[in-house]
Amino acid sequence: MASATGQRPRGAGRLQLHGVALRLFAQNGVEGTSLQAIADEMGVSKAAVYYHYKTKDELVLGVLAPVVEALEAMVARIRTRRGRQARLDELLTGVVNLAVDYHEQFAVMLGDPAVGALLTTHALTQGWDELAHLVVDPSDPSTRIALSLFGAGIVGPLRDPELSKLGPEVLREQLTTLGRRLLQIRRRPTPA
Amino acid sequence: MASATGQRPRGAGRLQLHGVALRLFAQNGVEGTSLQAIADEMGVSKAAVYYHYKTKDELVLGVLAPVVEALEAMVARIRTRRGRQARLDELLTGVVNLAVDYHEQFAVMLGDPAVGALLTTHALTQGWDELAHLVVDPSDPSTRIALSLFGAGIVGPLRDPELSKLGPEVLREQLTTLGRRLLQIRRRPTPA
DNA sequence: GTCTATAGAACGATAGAC
DNA sequence: GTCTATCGTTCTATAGAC
Repeated sequence: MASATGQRPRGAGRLQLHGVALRLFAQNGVEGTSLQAIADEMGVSKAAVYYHYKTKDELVLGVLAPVVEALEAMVARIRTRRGRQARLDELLTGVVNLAVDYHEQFAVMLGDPAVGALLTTHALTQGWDELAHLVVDPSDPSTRIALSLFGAGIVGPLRDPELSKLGPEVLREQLTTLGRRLLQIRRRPTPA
Repeated sequence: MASATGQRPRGAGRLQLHGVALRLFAQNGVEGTSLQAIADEMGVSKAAVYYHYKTKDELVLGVLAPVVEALEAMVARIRTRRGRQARLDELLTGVVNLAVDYHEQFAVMLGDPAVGALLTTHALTQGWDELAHLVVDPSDPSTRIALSLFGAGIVGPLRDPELSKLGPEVLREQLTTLGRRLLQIRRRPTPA
């Protein structure tokens, strides 16, 4: 694990690569997944994987790029909101939608220690603490704890195979309800 | 990663070993922590570590043994309770206490994919699904989702350095409150 | 875009001296 | 209980042919 410039791949087989790599990363962790294992799963050689990405770090960032971009877009959307309650509501629905739509990427990004080390230089990591202070009252540890609990816990039900069988619509609704209950948000504010 | 018989170490330096290994496991993951790194951190050689444990797998299980035993004791305690509500309440307070008292072990055990692979043979893993059906109504996905969310999320605030500064008593109380809110438990039932 | 072959480093684990 | 030295394997990554 060294540097990572975020260069994007050029081929079309990159979609299959992203899919296979993401599945293995989510299952065995980033450090527990060798490029050899990815290549074997794809039925190609290790060198073929290196054609798409120069290093393993860049592969990881490439796989996670969609959710990172979506997360940045969400943060930007929150900044346009005025008032903590409106921001908190936007954060809640945004996180739920992201977690449901990208639940494997989400789990790898939040849960894998190797990814944390990779993203320390990334702008997103610095913006996270700032976001927390933007959304909840710093002198209110209770809400901060609730938010932290929700953010870390949301991947739990999505990982459970029996629960994820309920489908994205049900999970979206249930997680939103649980989030509102946890953060004590009564209703959605008037949009924009 | 192969077999693991759970042999306990014989020395006194094992406490320091457990401490150092646990800290590195929590920080960089199990697969991201080499025995060389542990040895360096302790100021000894790699072979000195192998004196305490024959394999890395056994070291991991040795480090996690206290929380695994505490978890098994908690499960046994839940079985003695009658009625879902009483069991759910026992589970809530038990998990909160375990997570606060063993928060690093808890995070490693639940979050690290390598540990999951190690514990598949363990009796605890099989008992978990049974426990879920014992505590919540199988036809009530909402509570199951809430429980899964809480179990996965509880390590979030405990990992946050700014939140863990609040101290174990505050965290215990806050997490219990949030758990009751999430699971909609009104009050503690009469004990035993 | 994929292959074979391989370099170079790090890993888990062992042997044997002290 | 700790050391040095080493074995065999696996890993990331590269070179060069097709």
